[in-house]
Amino acid sequence: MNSKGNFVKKLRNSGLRPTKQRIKICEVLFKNEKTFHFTINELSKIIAEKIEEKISLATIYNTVHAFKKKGYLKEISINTDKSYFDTNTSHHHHFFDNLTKELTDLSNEDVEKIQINKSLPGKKISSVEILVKVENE
Amino acid sequence: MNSKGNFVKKLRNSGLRPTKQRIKICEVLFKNEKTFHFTINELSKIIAEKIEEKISLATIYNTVHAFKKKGYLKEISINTDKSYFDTNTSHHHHFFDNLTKELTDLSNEDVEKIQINKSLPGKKISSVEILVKVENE
DNA sequence: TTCTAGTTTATAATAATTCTAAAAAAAGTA
DNA sequence: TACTTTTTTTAGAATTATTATAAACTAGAA
Ligand SMILES: [Mn+2]
Ligand SMILES: [Mn+2]
Ligand SMILES: [Zn+2]
Ligand SMILES: [Zn+2]
Repeated sequence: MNSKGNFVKKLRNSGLRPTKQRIKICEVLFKNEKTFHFTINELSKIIAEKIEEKISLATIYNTVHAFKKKGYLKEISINTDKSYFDTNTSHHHHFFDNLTKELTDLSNEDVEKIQINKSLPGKKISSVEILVKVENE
Repeated sequence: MNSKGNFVKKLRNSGLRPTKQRIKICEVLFKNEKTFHFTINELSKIIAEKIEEKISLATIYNTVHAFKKKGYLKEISINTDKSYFDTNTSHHHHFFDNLTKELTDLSNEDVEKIQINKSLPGKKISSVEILVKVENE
């Protein structure tokens, strides 16, 4: 279903040239329908394992940021030393386990509608995200 | 109101020795009742300006983290290159302007009650925070 | 005052991220 | 296709935030 042809289309549609490296990264990110969260370092390790050729770290950074800009990836707001990205680009929220550093999706439906009764002059809301930190019971 | 004697008490109460440096940092953080958000670098600049003596960056890091652990400061979850801290330790939420990098408080009362209808096995919720990203209208 | 554990400091180390400039690849053109 | 132009990749350097180290210093107790 998500094969090379689709990746090329996906890239073309968003004005990105379908280079060999970008297609490889697409394979890792989008091949299976299950979405996941990752840091750049984790992604780089997965790529190193799954793909025969190596892709430079700079390219991984560049590509991930390009995908983010195009809306193919989301960046998750957590205050840690590294950035977390998400292949689930739908609007949703997160659990974060500070112990295991694990992120878990919290779907939009699992949260009652959020109503913000304040606004900032001259500004409009671009996103509203909940981060639920969890700890061991 | 918030004078040296109080800082010493505050520090003592939380098992921290009232050293010269920590009291100076307290002055910057807690002297005026108005709370604010800061990065370590901003804090370090404020200290350099307001206080005659210089305090090493390591001490600032250590002290801020000690205060955080003791609950005198909160760390805000935003994915940027630096950590944001908050002298407002009450439960509240934030607006974040990605352009100006400015954080603004969103009080608990400004947000309708958040109801999470999902839980993770063996985990309990330790905090629920909303980050509202804003952009120019 | 003396002793000791806790603290500060300068500095080095680490680690995430970005920058750079040259080489390689892709696209465009004829 | 063959040539030109544009974009991308790459290795490595640079930058920046943060943490670790280890020696000098200090607060507080005895
Ligand atoms: Mn931290
Ligand atoms: Mn980033
Ligand atoms: Zn997610
Ligand atoms: Zn705040």
